Amino acid sequence: MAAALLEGECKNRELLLREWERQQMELKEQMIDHDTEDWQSNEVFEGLERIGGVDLSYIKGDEVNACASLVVLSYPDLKVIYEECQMVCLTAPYIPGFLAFRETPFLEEALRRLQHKDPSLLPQVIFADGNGILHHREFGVACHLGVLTDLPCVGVAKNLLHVSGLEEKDSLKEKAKDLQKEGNAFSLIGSSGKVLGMALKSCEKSTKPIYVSVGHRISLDTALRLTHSCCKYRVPEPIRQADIRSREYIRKNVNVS
DNA sequence: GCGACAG
DNA sequence: ATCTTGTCGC
Repeated sequence: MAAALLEGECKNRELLLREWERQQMELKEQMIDHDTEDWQSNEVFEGLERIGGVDLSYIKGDEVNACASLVVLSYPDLKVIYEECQMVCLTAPYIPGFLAFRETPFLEEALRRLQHKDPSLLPQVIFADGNGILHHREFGVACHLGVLTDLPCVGVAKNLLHVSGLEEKDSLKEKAKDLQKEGNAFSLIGSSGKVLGMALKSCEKSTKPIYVSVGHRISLDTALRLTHSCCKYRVPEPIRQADIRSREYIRKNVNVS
């Protein structure tokens, strides 16, 4: 009896993952992996004025509540010109390869709220905390959010997601040691030989690289240059500010219980 | 078979 | 992701 229930649970989970994979492949048809905006083609991103950053912060041992944040920074100043934090109820667990199903709904909602409140503040490109095509099926959270909003989107992960076909972890660690100067980077190549992303030494101080990949409506080259130009510290400022603000929001509004 | 695995 | 202060170093 219990065994049958467990078996059923596993089967349901398996079916859910297959369904999620199907959705990823379907949305992927709309993904654009090259530059589509005028500001992307010039060396200093002339015409780019607003960059968005999104993030979710979690609560220790709370599987339901979290805080979703959206910030918009001016460019090239990188000053916060819009900020919103919103408590949300999580519906999906974290499963590597399916992060978008856990976070994207709330990020999309935040962008739609901004669109409604003040369209003139909508970002021209979004930085997402996680990967773009550096992903098992080449459709990570940055692609997912990009396609749903149809905004240019860059994926930046602080840790490497192990995708089959990628080089061994040790080999990549060796290459990371060779990154001498900020801006130095090396390609992350998938099994097909395709470049899925870049490991970037984002600022002079950092030892550990960040992993940049295409989300939507941007080329890898542009994504890398833009990411580098947004780094005062290791993590690009839009993501860093979203992270700081959502964590602070939780600290002030949840911990007081 | 076991371990690894964005947030 | 989160639990966590100080501390060693440029």
